[in-house]
Amino acid sequence: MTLPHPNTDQISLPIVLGVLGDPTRLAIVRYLASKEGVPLNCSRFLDLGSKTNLSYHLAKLREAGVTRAEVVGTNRMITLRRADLDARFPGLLDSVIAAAADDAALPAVGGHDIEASA
Amino acid sequence: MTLPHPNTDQISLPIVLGVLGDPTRLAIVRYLASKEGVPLNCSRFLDLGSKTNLSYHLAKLREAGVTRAEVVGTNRMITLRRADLDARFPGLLDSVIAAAADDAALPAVGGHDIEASA
DNA sequence: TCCTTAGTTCAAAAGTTATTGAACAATTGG
DNA sequence: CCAATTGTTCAATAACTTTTGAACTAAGGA
Repeated sequence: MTLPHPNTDQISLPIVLGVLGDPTRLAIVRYLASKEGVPLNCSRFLDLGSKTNLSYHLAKLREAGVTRAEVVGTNRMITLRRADLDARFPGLLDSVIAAAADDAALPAVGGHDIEASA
Repeated sequence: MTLPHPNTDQISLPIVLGVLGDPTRLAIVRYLASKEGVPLNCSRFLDLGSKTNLSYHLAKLREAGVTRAEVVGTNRMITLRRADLDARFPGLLDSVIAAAADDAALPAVGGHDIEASA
């Protein structure tokens, strides 16, 4: 029940760039970066598209090596593969995230934060 | 006889990333970076595809704001828009070029250097 | 067990991008 | 003017990508 991920040395520059060249996926990466450390499940991104469509985009990100998906019960916990990307393409992720942070044209992941239920 | 270019603030992150997510275009950018300052005409890239196909890829790069094409006689002199890209997306181009420099999977622009004819 | 929640898979449709060749335009040199 | 050089445009096709809905799987809770 583990999903396929490329290992670090298999991550390809054109594939990563191509995958990030999509507003939906860039919005996902931007949101993941803003919540770094916190593992988020897929339904967090439902603002960005249908369940099916997100499954598609999240698979693209995972197959490119940009994210990692860990199966936890019926959930897939999604994290950015920051260390791997930094090792393979130093500075790339940082500059992409910094640029994406200011990009008003990107769709936003809404703020239905459940956190702090105490 | 000037070709259309976006101005700096019109350059879009997802479009730039998408355009760079293609091995042919990444190879063009890598080569331009390696010859920075030297304006190169389109036929420099003929190793990477047919004349028509290069016209297509070079137009994509230009329309995305990655390159500038200046008309000089029957030539289009192509340069990287490094200052504009650095202003808009600090660090992005550097990290892409550094990563592309080591990428053996990218096609190469051959070495038919004419230079130093003196 | 049955129901719900979370997400995937499949096939179809729609849309986009890449590649090709033939025809075209513009400039330069003879 | 004529021919060569440089690159574009156009239309066709091929190849991919995105989006959709319906059907499905797998785990967890009542």
